[in-house]
Amino acid sequence: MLDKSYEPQKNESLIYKKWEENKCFKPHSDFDKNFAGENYTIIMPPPNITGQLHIGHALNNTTQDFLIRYKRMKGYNTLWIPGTDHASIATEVKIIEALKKEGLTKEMLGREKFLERAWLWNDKYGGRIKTQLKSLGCSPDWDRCAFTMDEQRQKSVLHVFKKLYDEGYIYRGEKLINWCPTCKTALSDAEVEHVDEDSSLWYIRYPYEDNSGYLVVATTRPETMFGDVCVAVNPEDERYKDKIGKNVILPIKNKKIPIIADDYVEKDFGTGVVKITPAHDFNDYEVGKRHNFEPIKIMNLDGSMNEECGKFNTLDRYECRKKLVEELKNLNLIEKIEPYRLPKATCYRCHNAVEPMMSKQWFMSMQEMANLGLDALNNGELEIVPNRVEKIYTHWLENIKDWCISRQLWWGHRIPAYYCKDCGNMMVELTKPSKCSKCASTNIEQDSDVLDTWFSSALWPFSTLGYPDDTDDLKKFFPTSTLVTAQDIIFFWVARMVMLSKKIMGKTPFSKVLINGIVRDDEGKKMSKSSNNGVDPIEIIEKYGADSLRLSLLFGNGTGNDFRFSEEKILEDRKFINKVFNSGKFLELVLSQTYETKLDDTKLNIFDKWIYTKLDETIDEINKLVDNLDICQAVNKMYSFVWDDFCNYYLEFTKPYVYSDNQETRANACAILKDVYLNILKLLHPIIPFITENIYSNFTNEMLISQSYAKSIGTFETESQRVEKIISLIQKIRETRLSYNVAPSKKITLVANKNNISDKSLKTVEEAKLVLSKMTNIERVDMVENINSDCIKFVTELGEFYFYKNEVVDTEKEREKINKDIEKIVAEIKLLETRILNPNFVSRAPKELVEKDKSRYEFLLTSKNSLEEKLKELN
RNA sequence: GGGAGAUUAGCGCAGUUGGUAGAGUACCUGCCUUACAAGCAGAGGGUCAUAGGUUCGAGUCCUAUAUCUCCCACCA
Repeated sequence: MLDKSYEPQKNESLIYKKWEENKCFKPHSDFDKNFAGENYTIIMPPPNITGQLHIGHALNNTTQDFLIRYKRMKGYNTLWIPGTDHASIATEVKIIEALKKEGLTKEMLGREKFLERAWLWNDKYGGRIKTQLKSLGCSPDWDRCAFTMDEQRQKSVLHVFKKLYDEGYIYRGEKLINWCPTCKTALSDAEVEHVDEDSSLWYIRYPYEDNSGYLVVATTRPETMFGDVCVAVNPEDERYKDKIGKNVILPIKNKKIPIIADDYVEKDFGTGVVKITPAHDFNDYEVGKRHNFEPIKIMNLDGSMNEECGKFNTLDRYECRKKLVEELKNLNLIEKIEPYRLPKATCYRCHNAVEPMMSKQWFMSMQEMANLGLDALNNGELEIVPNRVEKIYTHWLENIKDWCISRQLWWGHRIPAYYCKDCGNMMVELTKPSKCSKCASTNIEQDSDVLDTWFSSALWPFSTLGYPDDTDDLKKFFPTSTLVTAQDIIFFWVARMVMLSKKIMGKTPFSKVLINGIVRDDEGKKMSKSSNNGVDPIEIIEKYGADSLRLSLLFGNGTGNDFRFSEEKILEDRKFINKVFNSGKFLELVLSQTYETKLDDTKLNIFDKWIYTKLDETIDEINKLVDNLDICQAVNKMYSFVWDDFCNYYLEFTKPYVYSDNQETRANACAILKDVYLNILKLLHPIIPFITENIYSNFTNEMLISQSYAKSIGTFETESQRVEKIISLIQKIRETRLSYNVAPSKKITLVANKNNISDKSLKTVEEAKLVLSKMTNIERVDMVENINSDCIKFVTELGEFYFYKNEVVDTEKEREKINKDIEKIVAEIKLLETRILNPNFVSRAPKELVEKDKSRYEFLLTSKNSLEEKLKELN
């Protein structure tokens, strides 16, 4: 028995348990090695263990679950691999915050104890994420759940690192890198965010060596002048042409530095003179390299100045700036200070300023990798939906620089490089060497750095399948099929997965990438932890059920478009689920009033044939739409099929049969109704799995999740068209009744002219009699020889029909109505005339279209004539 | 500075090869008709941001402009 009303909270967790117990989420091939279905694999973007999932994750995972459930029912050998990400820097920041509340720092704890904390953190939050995914109804294979730091994934990381190191793609060197003085670690370019900030442009006088005046330098960072190695001008700049090669005196330091020429300098900006500080600016680094200057480091890793800065030593860089500018002013070396807005580089995790610093780090050489990534797209091995995102991907790869992969953090994959403390030899090995390969010393220490968290993420498509081991999963499920993810991690993650999969596995890791839009709150702001407008999916699920949330996320949201989340939308969409539930109640009711019989497809009436035709069309369209990853439209199709075709029409059509006095008719009609309804449950299962499973179990002993997808008996063109005509007749009768203000409860007579109606139409009306009386309150259909003025006429696609005037009356209303109708028709006629009277249209437009317009035109003309006649009669 | 997206009914949105503007919700009218008032049946409501262009025909293609949003970026 179904519940009295739809109560999601009652059943969802029980249903989920049942699925899990019956191993419904596992690929068929786990049970049947010879399973013939094509493989369909999705790897879940592993959520960070930093906290809990938000609505954006819910959207992302609902989309994946939709695809997996759909493909599973379509007979594919489906595998969805879940997992979580250790999120090195993000998690470490969180743990440090938590420690701070206890009055602790990570140094006080020490590396080992700190890592213990981190693992505890993972237990807590990783676990919570899994619970959330389960509440949402996600159906990944939990037995294959992966964590970027678990044993197998550590193994993958070690192997890839060593392989790339051995092949020369990974190297160690001292270069200018982005350094976060707050997190005290190196960052990759992708981890730096630019925020516009109000600052100043300082014009500083650098005296010429020969005391012949000043050269004025404009800078946004005066404090870096201690690291200046030269000043640069554009070689074409007439103002300074004769100064090139001369020297200026670097103020305060009183150091002689040369004036050089470099194309990099823009004549029109500032004074056209740039101070060059290679150790603390990326452009300057390049300029310095071109002109063979040794970078001079002037800052410590905590952002304070070093001994190069004389009395400013140990001052924080911003403090130093203040004092330095003061001093320069006193020395009359500041020409002017202009307000200036500049993009400030900040850390994507702690949001504090990032400093370019010279540092010894590990890098991955990216040029060749980037080409692999670009090839994947250009060869058609990879498609990104929506396509416009492909440009973002391409642009990034085309401008890529070597990837700084080492981080001065503790939580992460420790770099497998070992140093001999005696001879300084470096070894990269899978396990710690027992002695130095050069001097045989046993005094060996591992590199203390860990890898960028995105290094392990980049291996996800094959690490989750068991790489480097030669596993069955890897052979069977790699490359995967569809990746569903968000736009903001295209660089961090998607591009790197493509590159490394191609490099390591020789294949593009997935053929399609579906990019979800951003989830916004009901005011249109991006949902994020920092703006504190995030919504916990669990809260919504507890209130409205997981199905309601899922439907709301998938319904009415264009592919890749941003999505505005609101509880109101859930309330609106939830009505659909209620509708599905209630139609199930109806089926239950009628089944209880008859004996059960098998579906006999020789006993289909025209209405049955119509609904099967509609079902067939719907399934076909959904198929195409899902293949194009247009889930929004697919859900739309399901929605209107279920609500409009099935609930509004078919259920009414079939009522005379399921309530028939003839027991056999009843039983047959019920069998058909049941079949159609169960197909609807199959259709909807990927969107709203819980309720459909719940209802399905009420009617069968099987589990819906494991059924094959909806399938129609077939398409019945002629019958279907006849029913379409009946529907338009019904609409016309309803409309006409209403326009004459006939009370809905009043039974009236439908009249047709024997001499003026085709046999076909007559037959159709005959078949529709029962339905018409039920749906339009027509008591009987009169066939008359002659129509007199006691009747009012209306035109339908089945021909002309009439009502008896004395049953509907009210001439004034009628006149109004007719005039209005004529107005409408005339407007449409005019529109059509602009086409069919246009020789260009007739000659150039497709023939079918011209024909269609012409016949429509004829129809409108006769309709208009008959209305005008009627009007005359009234007058 | 560069790039992308958005602009369609009061509201939040859909509209995939150019062919008479769509659903939901709200509002209005009438119905508690034995699945469902979280419902049913109807009605109204749109120069598809603006200006040009291509075309027999443009919400859809092209070119500008405006407003909003996002991404990228080292002009010191």
